This record gives sequence, structure tokens and C-alpha cells, in this order.
Amino acid sequence: MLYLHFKEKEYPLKMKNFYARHDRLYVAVDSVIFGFDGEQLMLLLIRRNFEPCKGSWSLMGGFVKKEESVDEAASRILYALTGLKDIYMEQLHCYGDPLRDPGARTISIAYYALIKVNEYDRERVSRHNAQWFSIQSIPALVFDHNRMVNDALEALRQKAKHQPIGFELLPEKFTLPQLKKLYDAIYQKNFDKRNFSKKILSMGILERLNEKVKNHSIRPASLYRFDRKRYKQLLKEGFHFGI
Amino acid sequence: MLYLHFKEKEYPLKMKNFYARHDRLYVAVDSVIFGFDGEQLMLLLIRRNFEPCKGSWSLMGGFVKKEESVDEAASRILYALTGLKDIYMEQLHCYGDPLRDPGARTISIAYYALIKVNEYDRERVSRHNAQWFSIQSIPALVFDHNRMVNDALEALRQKAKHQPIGFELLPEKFTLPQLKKLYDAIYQKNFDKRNFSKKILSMGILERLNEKVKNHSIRPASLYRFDRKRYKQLLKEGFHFGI
DNA sequence: GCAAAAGTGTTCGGGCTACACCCATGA
DNA sequence: TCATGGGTGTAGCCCGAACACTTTTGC
Repeated sequence: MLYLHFKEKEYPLKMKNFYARHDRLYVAVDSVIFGFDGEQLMLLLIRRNFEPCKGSWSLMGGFVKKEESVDEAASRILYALTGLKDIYMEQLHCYGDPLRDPGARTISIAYYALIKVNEYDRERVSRHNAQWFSIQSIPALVFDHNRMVNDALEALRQKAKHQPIGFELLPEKFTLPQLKKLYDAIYQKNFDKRNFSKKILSMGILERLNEKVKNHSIRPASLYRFDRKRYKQLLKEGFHFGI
Repeated sequence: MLYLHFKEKEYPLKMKNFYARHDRLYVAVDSVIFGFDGEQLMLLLIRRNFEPCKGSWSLMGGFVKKEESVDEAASRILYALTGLKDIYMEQLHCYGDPLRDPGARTISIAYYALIKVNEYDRERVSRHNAQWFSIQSIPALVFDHNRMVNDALEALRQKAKHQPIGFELLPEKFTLPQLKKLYDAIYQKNFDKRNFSKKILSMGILERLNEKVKNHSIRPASLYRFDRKRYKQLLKEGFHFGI
């Protein structure tokens, strides 16, 4: 705070020494990218075409640059793979074992991102040799990435209980059966559809549209939209989302 | 994984180049150290006798060394201040704004620790000019440390709802009124003492001792101990702690 | 008209909340 | 004997869980 007005070269010498005594480490970010295909929760993984562990499956990641924030690095790296900006991302955890990356001492800040499974840039994705995997069948990943995935799933489950983040995984307009299937997939449960609609509709955060969608040549379902404004208003009034 | 058998000098050249292209950053850890004095939730802060921001109040922190894990660094730093080992600590969040530390580009991994307020090494604490502050009256801290404290409080509140971590802040033997006061302090509420004891005792994780304690010359209260073995057993049976 | 998924209400029980009085002790 | 905090039980209400049948459409 006190020193914000110094340019780097002007720091008092003792301050420069204070930092210079210490080690500097590579700082990576890795992204657990979730999607939802209508039935299963999915994960976007890349096949590494670079060392170390070339040819293995891996989370998308990259190194934090000196002049960017860690959050910005995470967004930049998500953009590089998907072409998407302004995506819901949460910092998950910092993984800091000195042996976790055999190539060099690298700590990694893992994030998880929720994207709509149809709205990404397919050209970028194929350029990175990326593929979607069901969370039921995740391959062996490099380093500690499987642990990151497990931790991300757990964090997503916790978060989705108390925050309306499921909508980040669905298209703008969706049906109640779709929404229920999403929560079924997240929690590997089979929610009761009556109780589920009662609960979600009673919150008053869904706007029912005057449109229906014909699913697979059966009875069409009503479309809904998540009403963000209404949700924020309710938050101010002390409302608490909960599944 | 594949490269674990290489010593650093033997890495393939392309791997060394892969890392060498990137920036290395200072990585700090900062600890939000909580205690409980019987009435209020307390925070252990140091007055910095080193630059930058010498003389200001600050969380205890330090830099991660190349050969230690981030968790180890956090434990080492907690030990340096308190002389305590094997303390309950949770990683909180990584703070990665490039301007957060005006001295140099430093990311910080914040932790929170729960210690018993009477069991620390007073000599070390005074050597670091450290003092306890009530969470009601936290002074202005350096950098983004106030934000860390707020985030740690929020995380502690969330965690303590679902995990029996409150006991980390109490002596081995404690009374129900003490425990209630602790939760009162954490949530800034006034729990109903009847409902509180009903709930906590019904979980079956407290062992009632055949001892009483004379508080302050009033009616003595029964002492209890948190039964860790029983708790772990219950966990296996699907039990879920909850306040 | 039949197959397939959408949509809709009620009942029951358990848990949370609110609430007030007596008890044990030290001064 | 009085002041102080420890300790205990009950009743109402709300919310979550369980559960089945009718409706709409395409084929």
C-alpha cells in the first residue's frame, strides 16, 4: 500500500533484497471444464502434443505471466481452448507439492468452468486435440489432474446446492425435465420430478416462456429462462437458493 | 509421471525450454490464525518490523521455498509464530492480482488455522510483535489481508456448519455453555441453549466426563470431550455433522 | 390407439423453533 | 437468601420425502 507510488527500480534497496532472498516458482493454472450434454456431466480434456507427458490426457492449462492476475490467466487459457469469454469460473484450490510436476517446480492453481456444451469454438478445440468425456469414464490424466477433477466435482456439488449455477451449463431457454436431468447428473441421483418442480418453481427465479419445445417426437415441454434480475432482487431481500 | 526418473539436469532439452520460456513468481503463504477467548473469536496479527509496510498490522506470512510444498510452507510459518505443530489448517484461496504486493509480483496462498488460544509459545509471539484482536475490531492490514480475513471468516462459517472443527478452538475438555458461546461468536448469533444442547448431544459425538468445573464462582458445569473415534465411526455409517 | 414423456397434489413424519422454570453454587 | 449462570421438556409448524394418475403429442 505504502509503496504503490514507487516504480520498480525505485524501491528502497532493502526491499529489493527482502524479495531477492526468496525462491521464485512457476505458477500454472489448470481448468476443469464442465459441460452437460443433456444426459451426463461432461469434461473437456486435451491430449497433450507437447512435453512433458506428450500424448497423455490432461486438463487444459498454462502458465501465469508476470503482468497478469491468476484469474486473468485462467480466463485467457479457457479462451485459448474454447474461444469463450465471460464464462463462470471458480478458483478451486492451489496444488503445491514440489514433485507434482516432474518437469520443474510448478505450483498449479486449479479452476473449474461451466460452459454451454454447444457454444464453443470447434476449430480451436480440435486444434488442441480436445475431447469431451463423461464424468463416468474419465481417463488417467497427467500429474495430479485426476485429483483436481475429483475435487472440482465435489466443489461443484457443494456450490450447486446453494447457488443457481446449474443454469451456466444449460442453454438460455430450457425445460424443467432438462434442468432435473442436469441435477440428476451432478448428484448422480434421481430427483422426484414433482418435488423438484415444486421446489424450483416456488423460488420464483424461473420465467416461464410462452414457448414449447418438441423434444424427441413426444409431448412438448414448456421452456423457462433463469431470471437473473429477479434472483438478484430476491438476494437483497434475504432469499437463499437451495436444492 | 513419465519423467519422474530424470534428475533435473537430465531433462530433455525441449522440456527445459518449455519451462524456461515462462515467468517465475514469488509465492507467499499468509495465515489467518483464529482463536477463541471464551467470548469472542480472535485473530492473531503481527506488527511488521520489516519492509514493505514496516510498522503496519499484517497476517503472519512467508515465502514458499523451492523444495517444500505449499502446505508445508504454511505449517512452517505457523510454527515460526506459535511454536505449534499438527494444527488444523485449511487452504483458503490464492490471491493473484499482479499489484497486490507493491514490492514485487507475489501471489499469496492464504490459509486459516484454528488454535487453542492458551497453548502457544508466548515468547515467539512477542518476538514477532504479534497480538490477538477480536474479529469485531480488526485494524487496517497491509495489502489485501483484510480481504483474506473476511474470506477466511466466511469459509470458517461455512465449514463449521458441516464439520466438527469448532473443537479445534476449545481446550480438550469444555462445557456446553463454552461450546455454545463459541458458535455464538462464530455466527454472531445467540443460539437457544436448550435447542443447542439437544442438537449437539443427540449427535452422540460428545463424551460426558465425570468432572465439573467451577466457572466464576457460580454453579459448576459438566465437562465434555469431543470423541474423535466415535465421530469417525459414525462418518463411516453415513452420519453427517450439522449445526 | 398406443407408446412415451410432461405435468400436477396430497399425506405423513421428523426436525427446527419458540418458549419458562427450577437447580446448584458462592458470596 | 440472593444473584448468577446451568440444566432441562413440550407443542406447533414447516419442509422434505414418498407416492400415481392424467394429459399431450407423434407414430
